[in-house]
Amino acid sequence: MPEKVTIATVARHARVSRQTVSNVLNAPHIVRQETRQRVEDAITALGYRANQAARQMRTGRSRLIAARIEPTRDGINGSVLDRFLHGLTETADAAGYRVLLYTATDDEREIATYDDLLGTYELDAFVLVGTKYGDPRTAWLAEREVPFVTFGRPWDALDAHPWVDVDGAAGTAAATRHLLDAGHRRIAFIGWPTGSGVGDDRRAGWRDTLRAAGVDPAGLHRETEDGVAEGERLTRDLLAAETPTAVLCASDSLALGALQAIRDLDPPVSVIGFDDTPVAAAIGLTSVSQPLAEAAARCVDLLTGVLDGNQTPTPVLLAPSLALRHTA
Amino acid sequence: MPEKVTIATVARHARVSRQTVSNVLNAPHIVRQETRQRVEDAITALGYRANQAARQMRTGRSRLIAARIEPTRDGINGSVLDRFLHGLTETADAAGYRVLLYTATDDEREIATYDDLLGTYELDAFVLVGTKYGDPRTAWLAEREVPFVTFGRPWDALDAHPWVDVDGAAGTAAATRHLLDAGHRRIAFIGWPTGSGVGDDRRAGWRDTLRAAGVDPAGLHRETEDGVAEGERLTRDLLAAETPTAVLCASDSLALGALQAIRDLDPPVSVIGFDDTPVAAAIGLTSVSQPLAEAAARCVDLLTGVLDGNQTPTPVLLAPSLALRHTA
DNA sequence: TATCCGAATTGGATCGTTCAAGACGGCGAG
DNA sequence: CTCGCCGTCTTGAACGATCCAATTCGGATA
Repeated sequence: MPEKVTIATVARHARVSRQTVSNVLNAPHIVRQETRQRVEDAITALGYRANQAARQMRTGRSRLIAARIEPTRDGINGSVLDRFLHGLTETADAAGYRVLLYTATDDEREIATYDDLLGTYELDAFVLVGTKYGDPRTAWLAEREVPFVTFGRPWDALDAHPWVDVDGAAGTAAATRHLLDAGHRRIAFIGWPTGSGVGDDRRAGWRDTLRAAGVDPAGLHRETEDGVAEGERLTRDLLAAETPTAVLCASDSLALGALQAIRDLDPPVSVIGFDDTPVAAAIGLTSVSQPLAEAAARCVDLLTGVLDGNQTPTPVLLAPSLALRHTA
Repeated sequence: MPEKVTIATVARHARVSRQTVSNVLNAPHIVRQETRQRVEDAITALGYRANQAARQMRTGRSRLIAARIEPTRDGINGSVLDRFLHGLTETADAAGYRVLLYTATDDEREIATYDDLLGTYELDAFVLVGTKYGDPRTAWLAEREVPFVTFGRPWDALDAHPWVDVDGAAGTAAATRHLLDAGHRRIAFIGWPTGSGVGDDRRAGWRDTLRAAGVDPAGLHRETEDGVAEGERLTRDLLAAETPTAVLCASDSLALGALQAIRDLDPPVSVIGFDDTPVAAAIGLTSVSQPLAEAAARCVDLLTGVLDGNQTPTPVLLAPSLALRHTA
């Protein structure tokens, strides 16, 4: 049974005091080069690792950040969260942080979970995915001065807290331009009901780009809750009323429905989705792709900025790209 | 600024010693009813929560379990992990544990991560998703007597360690019976190359069921790496050589390819996939569905069995179900 | 040679909890 | 009446790290 290696073991082995070992770890510059080397050798020789619990008790910092894993609503869009979480775990790891998962069924329970996590584990920060108008969660966290970042901008006030987001309007704009370049004029849009920040943003990119190209978008859009069946229904509706030659959708779910509706049409109708989910890749659907790994990385950057330094972090807006496949 | 509430604060408030408060939390039966009530009232009145770091330092237990989040290989199958992780987080939470994420690109790095996590965070247990013949990870963990459970049985020796798995053979058998009942006789199977435990298991369920029904499976199967394109290629190959009336696949990816291949055929060819991914749900693909939430729950059960009690846990094999949609 | 200075190092206290051992009062048995 | 035991509660120590104040040491200066 190998005895547990503590900071005292290292100190004895390197013939210095505990404090010197601690300094090598936390403030290397104040230790003489030669001494530091001896300590570092001892650390590797013994395989010493600082006990996080003991460190946390003294410093009050856990090097733990929490992220929510959702109940896989749609599932198609669940993969966005999945990829984001993977990126988050990877980048956080590189920065010396670990990701702790939690779930909650509603805002109230989520806030109770924050309270619990902060009380028992002394979490350093939270990463929230998705925000809405008047989000009670961000208000709660901000009030208690708990560090957090959101993936998704705060739609109420852009300077409310640090955030990272993907420019949805730029994504739909790029998709619309791509269709315009291919000769399309009657480009329809299927999105979500007005009032969701994300949905309105994506619609705006399409609308503004059409207008800039001299095309009147009036009548060429429909709104609905997300879902494959809804996408199919509204596409049939659009086809009958407006004869579009291309359909741009606010999500891959909607686009999948659109594909069912335009199947076997001649001449073919182009379809573009949003999120570049595995489904899109699998069936060859052109889709707007979010740089999720980078978004996660920037979230970690912002958090470490708040936690380690004391700089005021500036929001990050990332540009999506268009994953071209054979539906457009 | 509300002062930090520690066990001493509670003790003072309830006019007992620290240890008595600790006993109320950890061994309520040795505290007199009246005293216990007074302490519990103080706890709720003050909003006390035990500091996990301090507790961990004394007991050596962190109430943290680690799970790996993978780099979303296929993406389609990534959603299986996603749903499993959600279930794990939820059940672990109910049992008083939290889930910590980690990633690793290969077995060696994964083992290094175990070492790191155990050294710095003193993790209580690991949950591994997927195992293979001669898995070095399980060997490493077992050697050091680190508690762990795998989702996926150990293909070398079934009693090597606690595990939870879904009976893949039962799933493909049910799918095959469903097709037989519908009048099909020439039921083909597209699976993975021999040698993977999971793949061989799923193939066996199909083969044995056909034989039991008096159908010779010879020639009716193909093997390939996973992927939509491969599924399409092999289905075309099968259609040309063997004229099957139904195709059963080892994954939804393969089934998606099969659907592309059989499109527009008359009479239609039935297709069934495996995993019941969101893609299957979205496009109406009949698929074998794994009870992921339950699998996660049973993993937590096994772990708490090992951690809290000292019972020897027995492996769990769960039955999948068939999600009937319109492709079969 | 004595004094001083700052860099480097040391020992002790501390974070919040649980463990080990002991104190206290009441009760039944000898 | 005294002893020992049991149930109940209290006290001091320990977990492993960091913070703080004090001390050592080498070298430069007076």
